[in-house]
Amino acid sequence: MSAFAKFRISELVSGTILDTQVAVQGWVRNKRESKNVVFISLNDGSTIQNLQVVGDPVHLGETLLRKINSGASLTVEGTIKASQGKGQKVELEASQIKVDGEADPEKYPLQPKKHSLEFLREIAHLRPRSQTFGAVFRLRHAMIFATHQFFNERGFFNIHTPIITGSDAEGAGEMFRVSTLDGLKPPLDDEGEIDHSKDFFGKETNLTVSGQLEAEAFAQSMGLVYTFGPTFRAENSNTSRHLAEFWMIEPEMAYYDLNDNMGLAEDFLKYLVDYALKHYADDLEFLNDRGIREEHQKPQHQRQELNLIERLKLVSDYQFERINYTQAIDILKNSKPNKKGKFQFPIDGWGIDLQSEHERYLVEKCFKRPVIIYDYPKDIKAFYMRSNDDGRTVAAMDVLFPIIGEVIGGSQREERMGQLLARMKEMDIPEKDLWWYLDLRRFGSVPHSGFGLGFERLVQFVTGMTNIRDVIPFPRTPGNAEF
RNA sequence: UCCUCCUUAGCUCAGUUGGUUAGAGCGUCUGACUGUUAAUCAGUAGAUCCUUGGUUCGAGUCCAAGAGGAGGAGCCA
Repeated sequence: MSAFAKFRISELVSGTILDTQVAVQGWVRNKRESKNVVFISLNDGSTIQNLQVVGDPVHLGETLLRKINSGASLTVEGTIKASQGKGQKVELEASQIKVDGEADPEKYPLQPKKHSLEFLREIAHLRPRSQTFGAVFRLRHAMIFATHQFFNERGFFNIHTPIITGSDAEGAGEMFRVSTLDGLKPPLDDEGEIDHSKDFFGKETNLTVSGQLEAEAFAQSMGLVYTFGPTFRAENSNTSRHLAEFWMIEPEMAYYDLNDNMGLAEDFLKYLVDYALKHYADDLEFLNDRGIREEHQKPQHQRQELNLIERLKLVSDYQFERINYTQAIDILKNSKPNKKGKFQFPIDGWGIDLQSEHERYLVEKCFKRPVIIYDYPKDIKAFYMRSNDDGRTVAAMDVLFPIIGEVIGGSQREERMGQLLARMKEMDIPEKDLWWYLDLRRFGSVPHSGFGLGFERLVQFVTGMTNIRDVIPFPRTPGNAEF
C-alpha cells in the first residue's frame, strides 16, 4: 500500500492535482452505498472538507465494505479525478482500500447528524472528529501560531515562566496547592500546623495564577517579552467563561506607557483576527453558518445583531473606542437602561466596578465596536498598577469585546519604589515574599507595561463558540477532570 | 457559591387532569433502488422514564432529598 505518494486532504480538495495516483489516510464520516457505486466521505482533519472516495462495490467486495463504517480509519489508494457529482471539485477513484481500524456502527457514538455540544463534551476524546470541533481546534492552532508570529515580528522574546510558584502574592484568586507531603499524615511543626519546610520545595507552593511578575523581570533585561502558558485558578466558578486550567498570553514591555500598551493590545487583537480571516476562511465560513442556524433557534429578542464574520470584521475594520473610567461612568449614568432602571446594578456613583451588563451596553449598544476603558479607581485594581497623579486612579486598561466581555486586562506597572511600597502596605501584601520584585525597582527601574489575554476567550470570540469548555481540548472545571 | 430551568431509546425530543401495552424523527440492522452528498423508500430491533425515598388503589407525570447538565450572576482571563 505504499506505491503512491501520500497526500493530506487539504492538498487535494482545491483541484490543482488531477489524474494522479495518490494514497490518502483518514476517518470515515459517512458511506453511501448502492449496487453499482459506493461513496465514502473521508476526513483526515487537515481541513473541514471531506474527500469523496468513489468505489466499485463488486471490485471492493462485500467483506471489506461491511467494515467501512462511520468512524473507521482507512488507507485509500487510487486516482484523483475531477468530480462527476456536485458538491466537490475532486474525488478519489479507489483502486484499493485498507481498513486500518474498524468502528462498530452499533457503538460508535458520532452519527452523520447534528449532535448537541453538551453530548459531544461527554465524548471529548472523539469530538475533534466532528466538523465543528475540527474547525474550532484548527482555529485554536491558528491563534497560537499567529501569536508567536506577531510577537516575533515585533522583536519580542517568548519566556517560559514557572508553573509551580512559591509566591502567593499575585492576588489573582484561589490557588491549587502543590505538595508531595502525605495527605493523611503530614509532618507537623511545634504549633501543630503543617510543616512546609519538609515539603519538596521546602516551602508552600502552588500552581501559577499568572506569569506577570516573573515576566517583568525579563522585560527589565530583554526589553520586550511575552509568556504563553497554562494558568490555574481554584475558584468555584461555574460559567461559560471560566476554566480551572486555561492558557494566558502576557506580554510585558520596558519603556511602554499605558498608551503604548493599549496600542499594542489593539494591534495584537487585529492581527489575530485578520490572520483567522485570511488563512482559515473555510473553517470560519462553516462556523458562521453554524452560528446563523443556532441563532434561528432563539427567540427574536435574544438574537445577535451581527453574525460571526461580521463580528470579526468589527474588530479588524474599526479603531477601538478608548474612554477612561470616569467617562464610562458618565455615559452609563445617563444611559437609557440606567434611567429606566433596566440595569440589575444601577450606576449611581464613581468608584464602583463595572458589571457584565454595563460592559455589554458600552460595547454592543453604545459604541458598537471594541472598547478600551482605562484609568480605573485604584481601590478596585491590583497593587502593581501605576498610580496616576490624580491620586485616585491607576493606569489600568481593559479591552472589552462584544458578547465575551473582557478579553484583555492590563496596566502600566508601578516602577517607583516609594509608590509601590505604599500600595503594598495599603493592600496588606507582604514585602518579604516579593523581595525580588522590589529589587527590580531598586536596580535600574524603568517605566513598563503589560497585559494579560485569556486565550480561550479569544478563541471563543474567533470561533463564535458560546461555552469556553468547547474551545479547549479537555476542559477542567469544578468537579470535572475526565480524560 | 447564589438564582432559574432541564434529565424519557445510541442521539434529538413529544408524552394531556396521575390510569391499561411509554411514542416520533434521526442513527443501527435487514431488504429495495439510485453518481450519491446528513441520499431515498419499506421493514426490524432498541427504554433502570437520572437515583433514592415518599404520597396514592395506581407515578414518566405529584412531593422531598441527592447526582448530573444548561443559562444567568458573583469571582475573573
